Amino acid sequence: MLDLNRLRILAAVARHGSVTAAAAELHYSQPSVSHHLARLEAETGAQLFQRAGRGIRLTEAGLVLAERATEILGRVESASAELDAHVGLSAGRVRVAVFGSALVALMPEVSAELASRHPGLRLDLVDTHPPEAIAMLRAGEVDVAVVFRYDETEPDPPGIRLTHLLDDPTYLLTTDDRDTIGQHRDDRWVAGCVRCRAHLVELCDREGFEPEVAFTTDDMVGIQALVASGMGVATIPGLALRGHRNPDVNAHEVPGAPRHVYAATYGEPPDPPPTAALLDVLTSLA
Amino acid sequence: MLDLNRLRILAAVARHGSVTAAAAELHYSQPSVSHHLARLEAETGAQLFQRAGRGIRLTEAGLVLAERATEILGRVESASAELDAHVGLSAGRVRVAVFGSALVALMPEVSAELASRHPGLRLDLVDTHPPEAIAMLRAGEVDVAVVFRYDETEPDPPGIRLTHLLDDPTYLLTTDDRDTIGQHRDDRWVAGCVRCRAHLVELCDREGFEPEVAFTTDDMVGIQALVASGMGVATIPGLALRGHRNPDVNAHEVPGAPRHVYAATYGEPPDPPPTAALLDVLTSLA
DNA sequence: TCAAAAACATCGATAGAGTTGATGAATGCT
DNA sequence: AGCATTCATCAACTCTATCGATGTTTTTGA
Repeated sequence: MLDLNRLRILAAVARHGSVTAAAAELHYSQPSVSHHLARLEAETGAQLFQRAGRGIRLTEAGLVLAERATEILGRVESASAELDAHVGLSAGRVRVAVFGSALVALMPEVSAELASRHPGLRLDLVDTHPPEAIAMLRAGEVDVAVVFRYDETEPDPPGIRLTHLLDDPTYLLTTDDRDTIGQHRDDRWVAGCVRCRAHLVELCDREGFEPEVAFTTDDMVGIQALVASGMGVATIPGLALRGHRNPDVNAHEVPGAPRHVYAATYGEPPDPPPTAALLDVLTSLA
Repeated sequence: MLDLNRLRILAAVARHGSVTAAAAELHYSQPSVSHHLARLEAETGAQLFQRAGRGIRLTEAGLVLAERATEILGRVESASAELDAHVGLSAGRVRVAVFGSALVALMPEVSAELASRHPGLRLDLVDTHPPEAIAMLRAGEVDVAVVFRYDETEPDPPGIRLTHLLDDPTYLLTTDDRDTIGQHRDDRWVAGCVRCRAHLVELCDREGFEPEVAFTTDDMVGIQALVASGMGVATIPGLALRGHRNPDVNAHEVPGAPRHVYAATYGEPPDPPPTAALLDVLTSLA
């Protein structure tokens, strides 16, 4: 395999038509350049040079190789520059899996902030529930997963690093002024996704009753509409209210029942620069 | 400056997604590959990898660089192949400066033979008198000069290597049967180029007279036509008669007055392969 | 739950390549 | 003829690359 250094030396010799001049340009000693040329000839098995008078002259083969060498060196140079752009975060990409309500409530400003801090850094988003988000993280399909859990004491998923972003309060949605869960033990309930439903059941359990769930839907706008129409009451995360707030329902914060939101990453620290940049923005905005 | 070996290793790791597999493909030990990757990261200053589970994963920057590396390696490969083609003489070029009569008498078969031995090897010809041919050789404008001299004892031009090709007999052109120069001491003469004219003068001097030169022309066809028309007699090189032979003139060989024809090369041996190939053909055909 | 296997990083030793300064040979200019 | 320039060769030193052995972490299988 050819050596880039030798090709660079060859190109310099071809440019200057002289070993000494090439050595001066590359800050090498003259014998070093001479040696490299000899090695290059031996390695390629081709005759590249010929002594002519007190100088040397490139053969046809030498000229051809020098030309190719110049092209190749240019490519290497440009690859190097491209890489520098990535280091400086003026290029690159972060792929993020986010759960629905955080997507609408958080990501617009995150995206704007990221774009202003690092123009050229691309942000790809996927709307995914936490378990699938973690799976995608493991599979390398995303770099960051924004996930939540209600129970802070449950163990971190193995191999995953969690960065706490915010505690999202839970709100009770009603059409009247009864602002605690216990006051609605005899009402019908509207529940959200599997995890939110499990959370609801646990909250009710604290008050000593089991809720009668009349409707189940993932759609946060739908939940509010159902409550507004008098179909029942519901609990809903605060982030969901940031995205859409139905004026016909009353929202009362349920104390001591926050949803914990995290940014999850996979792989050993340090994080790749694009990932680290996104985490910075997430923690500063949350 | 990036190192080709490291880029090749990076590309292999990107292909296999594993250090161990890449090491196996490249016939390296695993620690060696690991070390190279670490050096590559340090040299570029970019984070290219991240440990993930029991394997490693390339970052965005690493993937980009691996892609560029593949392109670059392809270029190097193709340059290497191109060079091999030159070594095998299936490509390349020989530039030759030839004097007129050798051009028409010798070069057609030389060209054909060269093409059959080395298809793809290009032959460029320039019609030049010997002094200019030598100058072009020195200047690197041609690789070989086909030249002649009458006086074998004159020193070789400095720095030039001469390979003897053939001795070209001189012929006396007349319209009658007087077949020696001495018999034409009172006739008028037609002379060729400067060197041929000097040679003619010397031949006559051996016979003890100075020729009366009535016409001078470089054109070998013209010389024969002038002689045929009775304007005078002439001496002409054998090679010139090979190219064109006027049926109305008689040609008598002048013994002991051959023109010596050489292939001249410049620079230290060994000659570049294309040059050597042409010399082979020249010596075998002459 | 525990043990074995797999994958990568680190360490120490050795062989090889690269670099330099000095010297020699050949060429071209004055 | 003498001198300056240019490139090749040589010997010595420094640095890098490579390998095998070892340690650490993760994953898989019993």
